[in-house]
Amino acid sequence: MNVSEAIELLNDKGFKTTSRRKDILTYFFDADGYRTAKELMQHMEAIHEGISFDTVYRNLNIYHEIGILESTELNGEKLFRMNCTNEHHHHFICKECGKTKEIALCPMDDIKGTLKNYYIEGHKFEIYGLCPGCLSA
Amino acid sequence: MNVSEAIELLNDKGFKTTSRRKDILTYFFDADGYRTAKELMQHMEAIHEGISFDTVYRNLNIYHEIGILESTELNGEKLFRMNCTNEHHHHFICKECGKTKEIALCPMDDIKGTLKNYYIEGHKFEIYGLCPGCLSA
DNA sequence: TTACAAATCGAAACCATTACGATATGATTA
DNA sequence: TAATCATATCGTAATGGTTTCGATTTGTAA
Repeated sequence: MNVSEAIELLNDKGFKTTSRRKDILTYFFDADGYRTAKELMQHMEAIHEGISFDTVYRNLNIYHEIGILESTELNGEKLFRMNCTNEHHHHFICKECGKTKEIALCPMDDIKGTLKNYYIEGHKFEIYGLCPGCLSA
Repeated sequence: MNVSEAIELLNDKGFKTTSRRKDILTYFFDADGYRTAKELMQHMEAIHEGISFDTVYRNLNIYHEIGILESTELNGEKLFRMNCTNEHHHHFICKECGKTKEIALCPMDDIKGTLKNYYIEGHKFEIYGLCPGCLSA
């Protein structure tokens, strides 16, 4: 998803377009990987002096709710990235730079049969490590 | 792992055996599934009036470090359970009662080939939902 | 350009977890 | 068994990430 698609979705849902919202979207579009609220906050403080936690966290949650961002949780901290918008898939996540690599294979396909009588609400499959770039650096 | 095996391991590592430590182990042995620090705290307060956060969290971390407990993270909270001590495997986790079902299949076996040049540090695969017991209740 | 709902600010509150000085206790040794 | 001492625990304060709130500002529809 790119920035203008995200703004369009934001408007469709009845949210206003503000400079802070645009800058948050641009940040994640450029990031191309997972980022923490803290990292976003630091970036935003540089261009909007005095920006509040409220603004950052509220917008992260809105973006996640309406599908602009996807999120995961690592070491007690939430991470966000632009939504991939394509087929169901999983991610390798670089612990150094946050960049991701899509994993097309979903283990659920092979497992559903072994969970008869269970209600499956969701699943999480993620691989952590270092990407080739960070590995050579 | 049962309580006496856990106590033996604790002693081998040079830790002392206290009534609190034994009661924590018994709690997890009986629980047969994931529990939060809060749930443990509530249980412990009933049998050791005035028990401190320090005691609960410190022992959870010690138990996790030496492999008595395994842990995961859900909604910003850590969950702990007795270590299964057998082959590498994953879990279905019941969101209602915390009970788990082992999933023998590990998706990493099929995926390692697609991550040449990546350093793989770890992975997480978990399935969430309701177990048959909670489903019928 | 007005009007008003929605967004933002600044700061406090919240929740899970960690840390710390003082005291108590398990286990080793005499 | 009693003395010793490192370790465990208590009571409480601090921390880190996140959420919430009243007051003010700002998009946007009329």
